[in-house]
Amino acid sequence: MRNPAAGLGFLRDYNEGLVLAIARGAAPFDRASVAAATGLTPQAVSKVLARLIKQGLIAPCGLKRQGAGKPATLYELLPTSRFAVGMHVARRTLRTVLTDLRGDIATSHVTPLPPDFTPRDLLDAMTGAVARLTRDRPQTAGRIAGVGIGMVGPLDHALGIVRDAHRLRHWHDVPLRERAQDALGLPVHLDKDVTAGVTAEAWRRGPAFDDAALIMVESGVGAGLWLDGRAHRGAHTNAGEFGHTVLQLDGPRCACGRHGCLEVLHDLAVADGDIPRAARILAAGVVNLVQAVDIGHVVLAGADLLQHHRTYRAAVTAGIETEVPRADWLTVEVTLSSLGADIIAAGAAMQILDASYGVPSPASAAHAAPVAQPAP
Amino acid sequence: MRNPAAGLGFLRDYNEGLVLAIARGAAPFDRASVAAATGLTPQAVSKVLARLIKQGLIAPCGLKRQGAGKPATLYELLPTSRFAVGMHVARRTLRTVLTDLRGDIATSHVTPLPPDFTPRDLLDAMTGAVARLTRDRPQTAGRIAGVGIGMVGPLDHALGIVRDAHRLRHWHDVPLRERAQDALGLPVHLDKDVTAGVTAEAWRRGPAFDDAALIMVESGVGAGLWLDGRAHRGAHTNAGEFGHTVLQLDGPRCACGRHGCLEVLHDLAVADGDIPRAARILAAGVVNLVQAVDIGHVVLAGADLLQHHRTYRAAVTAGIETEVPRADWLTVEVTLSSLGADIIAAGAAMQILDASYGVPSPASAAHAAPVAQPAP
DNA sequence: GGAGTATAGCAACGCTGTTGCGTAATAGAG
DNA sequence: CTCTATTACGCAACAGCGTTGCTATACTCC
Repeated sequence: MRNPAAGLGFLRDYNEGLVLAIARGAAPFDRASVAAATGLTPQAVSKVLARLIKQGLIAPCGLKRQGAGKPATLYELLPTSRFAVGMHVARRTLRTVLTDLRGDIATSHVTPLPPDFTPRDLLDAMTGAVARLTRDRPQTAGRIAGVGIGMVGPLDHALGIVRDAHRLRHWHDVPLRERAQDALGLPVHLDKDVTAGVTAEAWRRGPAFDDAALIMVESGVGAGLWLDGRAHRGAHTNAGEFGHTVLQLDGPRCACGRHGCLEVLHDLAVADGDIPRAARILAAGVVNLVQAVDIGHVVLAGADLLQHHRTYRAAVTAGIETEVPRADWLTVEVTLSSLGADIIAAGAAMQILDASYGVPSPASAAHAAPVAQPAP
Repeated sequence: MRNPAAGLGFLRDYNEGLVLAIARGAAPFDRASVAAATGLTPQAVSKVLARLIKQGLIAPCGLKRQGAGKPATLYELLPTSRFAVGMHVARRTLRTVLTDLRGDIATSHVTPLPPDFTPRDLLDAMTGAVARLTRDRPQTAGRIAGVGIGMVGPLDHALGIVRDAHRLRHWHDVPLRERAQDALGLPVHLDKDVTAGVTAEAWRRGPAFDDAALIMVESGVGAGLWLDGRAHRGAHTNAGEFGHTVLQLDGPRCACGRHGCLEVLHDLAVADGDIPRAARILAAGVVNLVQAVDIGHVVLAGADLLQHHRTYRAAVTAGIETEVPRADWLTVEVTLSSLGADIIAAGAAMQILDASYGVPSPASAAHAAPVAQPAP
């Protein structure tokens, strides 16, 4: 159903997500500030808070004295009331992280994958990783909301099918989400690595974080997009093939068939040992993206980039400052990924959190994942 | 307020928008099909339809016999129950169109603007155009939902301020929306021309139309983006500066300061009289956009493009078919603008319709424009 | 200790979509 | 023509959302 109707349940989930987003912020909060931020009446805030307390997601944590009158009750998120597992499927490794409700990483570890691994190999590694996790962390029992998987595309996020994982045989039209769901007994989300990565940034920055591009350089160049307050996946859930945008019409031929792709130019510069040139090429692509889509936040990530992060960051910042027509109202923030090598796996976990505890849209509410029951 | 709360009013408007979107489709419809398409219960559909009938937006139009049982009542949109005015502010002209609720153009005409016109000049032309419209079409009295204005950026859609209209003096930080609203006595929307244009396509194609790029070549090259079912304006409402994305890193210097922008390469080819080359350059940029953002529909528009529409369309189609890694699930539709030269003005009008009669999102519902009262 | 003030919650309410069920309108069988 | 099966559709009662009106509570200040 393309445009599902909204009922009272949507209202409840939406406003709960709104309040929970405020709770995810660093500081304890009181009812009045929630009412001011959301426009809900104080009475409605009370009801929402009562529901969240009942679910074990938040708890009172003190009083706030502010001159005359009864002191306001302060509330805080209980970050360990829910967890999510995130997995980053790379070419030779499976990285598994456990994050709490706030998006902080509780554990992170890497399992090797056999060369040219099959779906069966991957599922075995996944079940092993989850088994180890629940064994080492018994307090997560019954509190894991689901498992997110981030890997290279092309894949179909909506159907949970890997179309053709780049550079991997055995990976054509594999219904990975369904098979993982059966193997793990938990709700599973499947998404492109870069989209998962940008979700990590967005979830941690809170609901006011409206748009970002996660530029990732790691065996290929991709861009995860967060637009208008949600992940942008595109018409065929294939957005982010940023490395195969052309920067030099008469440039060298790329593996993808086009000439002068960002990726081929970038990789040639790297092969020459000329990292500054590689960085400038990437920067030119980022400026293109900023011009066409109007991005306010650029986040740099990926092993190959972070190795030379000063050079890349300087080049991107310089590119934006000198090449975008300047105006005081046109500001772009350039930062490094706050989670380093864990960002993809952590983002995959946060896609689970976002689906269950984020601010839903009417369309997403229809496919909402079932939520694990908390331990009583 | 960044993330406003949702109440019952949002629910009502959302579901009404959903049903109205079905009504906008060509054919008459019955209750059962609405229930199937939205997931609402038949009883809820009855209530929504009753509200829409009371507002004069739809009316029963017949019966549908289908074998046994009581025949179903058919309903249809009353296209002339509401109108919207759209204006396209170009460098020397003001184009004004009147559209009905379905998005069909009722009238269209062009007023010259003085060279290097001032805000006062423009407001005078606008009031004149609206006065002529209401005089010539008395049946629109009390049924005009508002006035949409599309013009070149940069401008701030949210604040309704023109930042710096390209190639126009007298246009720095002009609060055009507010001044037009005062002058015309109607709600006013201000947006970039390309964003207005893509809204025209989206409104006419219905709510299943999820994403599109309107590529416009007309004294500059821009792209209006419709992503995830709504207009994408970007972090600073400045998205669509597609003409200033670089396709040739060492190319000729562009007026914007960068080298090898799509626009400068394209315009040089046009100056050489080499339209096929110009079209191939544009196509390369479109493929970049498809790769990075994953667009499913490309719509070509703009006077300079439509003049050679066969060449441009062939080049863009060829570019997508040969340069995007092919797969049967990756399809991009390339079409010409269905409204020709009126597309920007018509789209500006449809932004008004979309705000009042479209499917709202919780965020947009908070700033919803006041709606003109229908004639009883 | 009393006055003033801000928080918090109970109870009633309005409005949404939902459910249960009765009524109307048709086609087809006898 | 009469009866039955079938489909459409609305009235009435209901559950659940945020809202409103009001009262109880707990603090500071005088």
